[in-house]
Amino acid sequence: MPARTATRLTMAMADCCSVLAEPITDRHAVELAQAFAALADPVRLRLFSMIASAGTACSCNLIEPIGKSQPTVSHHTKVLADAGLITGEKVGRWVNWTVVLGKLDQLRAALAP
Amino acid sequence: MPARTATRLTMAMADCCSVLAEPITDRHAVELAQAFAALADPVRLRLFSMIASAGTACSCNLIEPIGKSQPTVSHHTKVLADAGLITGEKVGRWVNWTVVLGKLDQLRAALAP
DNA sequence: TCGTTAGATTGATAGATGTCAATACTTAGC
DNA sequence: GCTAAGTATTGACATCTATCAATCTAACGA
Repeated sequence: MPARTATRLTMAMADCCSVLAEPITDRHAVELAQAFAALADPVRLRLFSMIASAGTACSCNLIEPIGKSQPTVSHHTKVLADAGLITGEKVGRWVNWTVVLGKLDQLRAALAP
Repeated sequence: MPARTATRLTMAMADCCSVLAEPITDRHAVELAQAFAALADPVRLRLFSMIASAGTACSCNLIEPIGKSQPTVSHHTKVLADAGLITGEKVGRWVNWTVVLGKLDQLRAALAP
């Protein structure tokens, strides 16, 4: 579902590696900031961590432990997905969320010395 | 100047490593989110990148290339410093900013598989 | 087909945030 | 002490965001 956005960010971000090496471009800064913004919320970080450690998870299993309303969880999964950090596969009535490891690699690379 | 804040966050964050391994605690999520929030702005990312690649930089050398007002730059350096990502040493009339590599290590570790 | 369930969308609201002008603070040099 | 220069702080404003109630959509089961 967030395939286009994730792909676009992925390709655009591939033109650089570490933020520490040289001053990043304005475009790169905007893209990286969007990715970090997705991780800049405690609820999203917990959702992300729950999905990652579970390997896969549907939204219905996240609502109760996260302690937020269903629309709020849906909003946060959308933000994470738009940032390319998770991807959702709809199977039947529910959505299986999984983390996108490649995106994490990019973020780690951006912070690498 | 931001020594207390940085140290507190550093110690509290040391009680965990990767977000992917197991569901993170609420406290850990709040701390990590604060750190990522500091990187979730294009202007701050560019400031951070400029300081890092220069090794050290004073605010006076950041204002013109970043294209923002002096109070805005001061605000952003404060946010980065409060997050423990940079540290400032006042020498004479100006402040020398440098990146805190240990903080970056923590963030990379949090995103490590 | 109908009721149920999982998820998304919309609308509204309170709070956070980025920005700048104006001002205050601090230090160096005279 | 006075003035100038580098930073920090305050106040104001516009924008963004997290949240929930209500509603809508889609898919399964009886």
